[in-house]
Amino acid sequence: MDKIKIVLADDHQILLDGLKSLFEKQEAIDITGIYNNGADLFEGINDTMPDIAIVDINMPGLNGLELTLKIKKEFPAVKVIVLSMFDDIVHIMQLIKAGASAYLFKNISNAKLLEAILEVEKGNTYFPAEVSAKIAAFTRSEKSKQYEIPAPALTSRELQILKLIALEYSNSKIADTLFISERTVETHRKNMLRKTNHKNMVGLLKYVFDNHLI
Amino acid sequence: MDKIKIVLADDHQILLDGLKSLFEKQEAIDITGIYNNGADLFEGINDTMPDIAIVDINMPGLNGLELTLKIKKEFPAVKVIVLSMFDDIVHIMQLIKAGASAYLFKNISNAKLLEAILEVEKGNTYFPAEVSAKIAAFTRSEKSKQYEIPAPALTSRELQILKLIALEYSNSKIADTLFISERTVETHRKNMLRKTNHKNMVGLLKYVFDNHLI
DNA sequence: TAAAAAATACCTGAAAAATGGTATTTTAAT
DNA sequence: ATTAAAATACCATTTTTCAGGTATTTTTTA
Repeated sequence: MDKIKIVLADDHQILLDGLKSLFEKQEAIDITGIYNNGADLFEGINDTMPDIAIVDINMPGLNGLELTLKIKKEFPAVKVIVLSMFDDIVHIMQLIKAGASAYLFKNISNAKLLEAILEVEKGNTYFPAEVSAKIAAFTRSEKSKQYEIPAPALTSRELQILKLIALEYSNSKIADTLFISERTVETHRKNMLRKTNHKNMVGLLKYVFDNHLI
Repeated sequence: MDKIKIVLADDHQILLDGLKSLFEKQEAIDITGIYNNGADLFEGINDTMPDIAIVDINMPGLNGLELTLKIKKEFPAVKVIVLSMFDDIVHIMQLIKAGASAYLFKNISNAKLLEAILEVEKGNTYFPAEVSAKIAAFTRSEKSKQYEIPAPALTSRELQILKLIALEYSNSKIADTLFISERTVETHRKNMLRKTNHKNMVGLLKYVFDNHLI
């Protein structure tokens, strides 16, 4: 049987070392590339020819989501396992949609990580209980509440205004800053609250921070 | 020469593995304990008799700050090296005040980690450039702006109310929830804004989220 | 080149939050 | 036992935000 060829990308050196020493003990696994960022992994992919790419979600430059999208577009046969420190549904859904085969938290045990690799290698997906629970809860709430916020759906102009609001700018100050009318700012505010189903900016900002959207 | 005795606490198994394999290669270092949380490390400290404790800042139960405070109170000879994913000044200052000898980000290289261990073992402190820069910038801004917010200084009651505000509770609803008067809620709000120097709750909440205070 | 989406702008009234006070009681620390 | 800090409460005024519209222009996408 061929060994499972794996490439790694993570900007945490210690964590890479941990993975390396774990996989070196495994007969069935062959590490063909280790990188500190997503761009390098992607560039090397023609040489490393991996079966599986294990990628951090939070890397400088090309991050885990962008990397996954590029990999699945150019090399759809390469499976992607995401290692994440974020447990929010927005990230989870984004990566699943991007084509990740597994979404694991970094506090996963070695045994489960190997389990995930074997599952993914077979062509299956692997989502630990915590992640499945989040997905299930999200699906339920979406159905029952008629929500439609998988994508945060904020436009770039809205995000721009949101950032100023977060900096404690009043509507009139925002209007002055962006050279638009105060009425327009009010409208953007209103639209953001409506489309994200929030009562006020404090709640919206919390949502945005919780989901690392800014 | 005696080996440097080190204990580790981190809830990320992969990272622990990385540290373990790194230290096992080092002649001068002896790992006397590995734990997945702070409480276990503290309990074992009489048996492990470490020179240095390397602790994660973000652990379930007893977190890095609490652990550091307890260690420095009960076993002041034990040096603490903090491994953190947070680069905010509030955490840095808190840990320094708690008596940590080094504050390192998790993307540190192996070489620098070993460097830090040797420095700390000698009784010195070790703060990488990024951290020093933050401390310096903070010190400067503090002096120039007459600010006095090193400690966020929010009381537990205030934090409790802040969390409800973040959940979009109105003052009257908070009052009902906590069985206090709406006036009291207003006062708490006012006090929080005053002591943190913010214009409104959106700004305060941003500060709180940025600094992982909730 | 239509059609859809985003950005612009105005209005009114209601609700909520912020400002700037004062003041008492309770709890924690010295 | 005293002090200091925290939690409680009230009030009047101003400012800001929210909710509910409608409507035009610009930009993007199919």
